[in-house]
Amino acid sequence: MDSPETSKNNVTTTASTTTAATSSSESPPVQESPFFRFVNNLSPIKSAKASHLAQGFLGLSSPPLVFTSPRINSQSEAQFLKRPQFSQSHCVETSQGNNKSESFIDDPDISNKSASLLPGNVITDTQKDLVIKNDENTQHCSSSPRVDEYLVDPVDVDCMYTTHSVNPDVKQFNDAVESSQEESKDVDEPENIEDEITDVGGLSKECAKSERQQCRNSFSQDLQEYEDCGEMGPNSSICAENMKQDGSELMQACLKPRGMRRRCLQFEEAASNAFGNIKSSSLPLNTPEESRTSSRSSELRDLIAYGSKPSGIGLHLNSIVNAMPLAEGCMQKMKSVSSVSWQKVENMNKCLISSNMDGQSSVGAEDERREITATSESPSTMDPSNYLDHVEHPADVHYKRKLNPKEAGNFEEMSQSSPKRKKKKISATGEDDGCKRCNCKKSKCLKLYCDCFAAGIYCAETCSCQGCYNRPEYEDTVFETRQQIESRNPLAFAPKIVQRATDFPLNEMEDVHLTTPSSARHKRGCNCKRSLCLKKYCECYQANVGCSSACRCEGCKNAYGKKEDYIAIEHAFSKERLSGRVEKVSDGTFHNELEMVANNTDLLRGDLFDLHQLSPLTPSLQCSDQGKEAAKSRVLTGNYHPSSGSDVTVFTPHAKFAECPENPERSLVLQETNEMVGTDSGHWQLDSDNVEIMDQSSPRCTSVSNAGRFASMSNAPSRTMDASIPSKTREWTHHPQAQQSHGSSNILSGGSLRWRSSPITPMTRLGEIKNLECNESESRLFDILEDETPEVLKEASTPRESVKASSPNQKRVSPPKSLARELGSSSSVGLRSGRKFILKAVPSFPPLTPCIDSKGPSHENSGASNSKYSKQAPR
DNA sequence: GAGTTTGAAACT
DNA sequence: CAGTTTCAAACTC
Repeated sequence: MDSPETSKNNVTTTASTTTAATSSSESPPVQESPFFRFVNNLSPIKSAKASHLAQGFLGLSSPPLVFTSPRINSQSEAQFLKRPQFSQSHCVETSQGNNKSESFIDDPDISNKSASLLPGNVITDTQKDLVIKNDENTQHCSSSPRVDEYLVDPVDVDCMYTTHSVNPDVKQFNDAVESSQEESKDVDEPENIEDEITDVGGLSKECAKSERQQCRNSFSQDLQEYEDCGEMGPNSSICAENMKQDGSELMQACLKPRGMRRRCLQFEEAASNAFGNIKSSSLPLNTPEESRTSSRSSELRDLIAYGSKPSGIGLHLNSIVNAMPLAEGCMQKMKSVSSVSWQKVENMNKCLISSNMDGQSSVGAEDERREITATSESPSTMDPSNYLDHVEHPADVHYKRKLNPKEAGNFEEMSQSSPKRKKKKISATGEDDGCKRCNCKKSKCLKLYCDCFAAGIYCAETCSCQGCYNRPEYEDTVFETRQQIESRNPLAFAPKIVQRATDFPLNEMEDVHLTTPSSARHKRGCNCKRSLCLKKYCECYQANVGCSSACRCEGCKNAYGKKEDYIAIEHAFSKERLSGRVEKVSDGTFHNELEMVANNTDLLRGDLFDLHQLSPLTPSLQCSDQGKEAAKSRVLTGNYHPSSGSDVTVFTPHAKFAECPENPERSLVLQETNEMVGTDSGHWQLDSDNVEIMDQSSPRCTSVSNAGRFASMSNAPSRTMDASIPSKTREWTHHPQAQQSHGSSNILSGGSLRWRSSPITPMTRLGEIKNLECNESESRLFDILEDETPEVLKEASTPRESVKASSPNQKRVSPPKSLARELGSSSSVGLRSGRKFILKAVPSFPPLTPCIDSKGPSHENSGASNSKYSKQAPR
């Protein structure tokens, strides 16, 4: 901190002088750096920004320092974790060191502020600079209307998150351009700024496109990754430029620090991202920085491992519900994703996380698709325009929010005062592209009343909440609150909709009734009395799932499945199962039974894929029947098309989860991460939970599931997660890791395979999925059972399966092994049965990628839901 | 946009 | 565990 001040002084004194000179004085190397050259070459617009940047720099040492010290990252990372949402605004400016000096003079106060804001961590000059810049940016924004400027479209914010992953560069450029133009005005005219911003943004966009594209081309995928981590981070811009020229560690460092995404209550994501980035970057920064990171970083990790995830990802209805519609998009995404690196996947996940709430960002979904595909191919391909549109400036929001917590009231006022932004893209439904918005007034967004909070995400600018504490600034408060709520109800943040193992084999389903309720069900069920489960008042209906026996609704007419029908089907199905070996299995979870059935029916082998494929479809089908979503889901499923097409449609309910909502990408991604992992992980969780914790109903499950999700998300990430994941997650990770790795591999696997595998995967665990993919032959199952599951899983799995993950209360009925033996074609089968069971559950197409993943949450939930099932399931 | 309805969440 | 209150979304006008 000290250094920054000094630097500020220097800067201020030298402000008149060229930045280069100042920088040189402080850090000669910087001047020489290619970065400066690049900056110099930049368009005139830069200058304006530069001035702007200068403000940011005021406190900071010369920009060149930044280049010099890679360490910055560490701190930035730490901050990062805590404050996912930094504004990206001034980053560009900072990158343009030349101009900066000039601007510094403008706001010495700001610099001071920024300095004050800086975390207590001691930072090298360069680091300080970076950090300070970031902070300054944020502060500036908060203090001034600038934030608005950066906010192109509140709605887009979500998209931006997604987009960020793809091309942060664009944002940066845009921001820079905008900032340059607007800088002079920003402070004085906050209100006007917004309007201007939009206009300016458009202009700047056009102007900057060429440059952006160029820059883009230069940027490596790494940048993208970084972007993912820090959508906002002003650093991002800097980093981007730096990356271009130097591609040096600095870039990486800068990138890392980027703030977490706005909404990442699920710190996991942010953390995962950060970690993932670190890995990907392979920069040395990672470990040391992490170690350095303040207690907060550790806290964040804890959060990540712990509660954040559980609550976060796909658990919530929001994500689930929304995810449904865009199955197609998800599919495509999945495909694209397959090609895309895991990092991209993570990005998507991040996006999803943010979008979980809504899952509706249809536009965003498409954009994301494009982005993904484009990114997979090459970042350069991306259209800057898209970026611009999507790119948000979370920083803006955060800036505002970064204001003192005490200022929450003000904060509220601000948020309210600027309804324009929020309203700009807010849909009538209150959902942005993909992200939900809340309108909390009394809960401070710290209760489950708040959709954002319930979804494990931070409130966004688009939210109309008052006195919101669900913001990165109040991370601690949020975390504490979450813990409290979880202490009351460990599953409070668990996905409300669980994909119960109930996925009935198609055959059986057919036998019973096409109307069979999808496997996906609301964990707690609804309690509707007047809405007849035909309105969104009904959580089941809202989630596009049918009512189940868990529901206490009156006069249920849920279009997605009536409670009565569900019960009837369930009953019939259970009978069939019971007739078979299933009874022996007493383990009990519905899943097990189903699996058992499947095994008996030979579905697993011959039709295994089909089943898997179908299974995912099946859930959606119901929906499809009644709703649009179902249709979409079908589309997705169509790819897989299991043996029985018709049936598929029937069963689809899961698809909803797995499927992407309108914003499939985000939601999907999230879901994928969650669910992919989740579905798999969900089962995993169950297994893992059972393994590690038989008892737990507790939060651990959620955390575990989450962790699993992450791991599954990406191969590399999985590793990162392991390392990065806090203790809690780690516990669970042990088992999952292998799985995770598998899962990731699956995801990465070729698109075609993926799809297939994906369907399988859902059923099976990630590892299993791999096997399946590798071995398409019937033997796959066996292989999977044996090969896939890590020993731990195998052992654990059998018992686990017996135990219902979701239901803490539930106890092991019997060891699965015995059952498996009985079942079986072979003893292996017995084990398999458990696994097989998993396979069934998998139905969602986890491999497919994000979309499929959506199911994951259901799976996770499944644990909880399982309990219900167990109750319901006749045995 | 304001007011009402609805049901989940929180509280007792 | 049940009843009541609080809350915010969904819905209606």
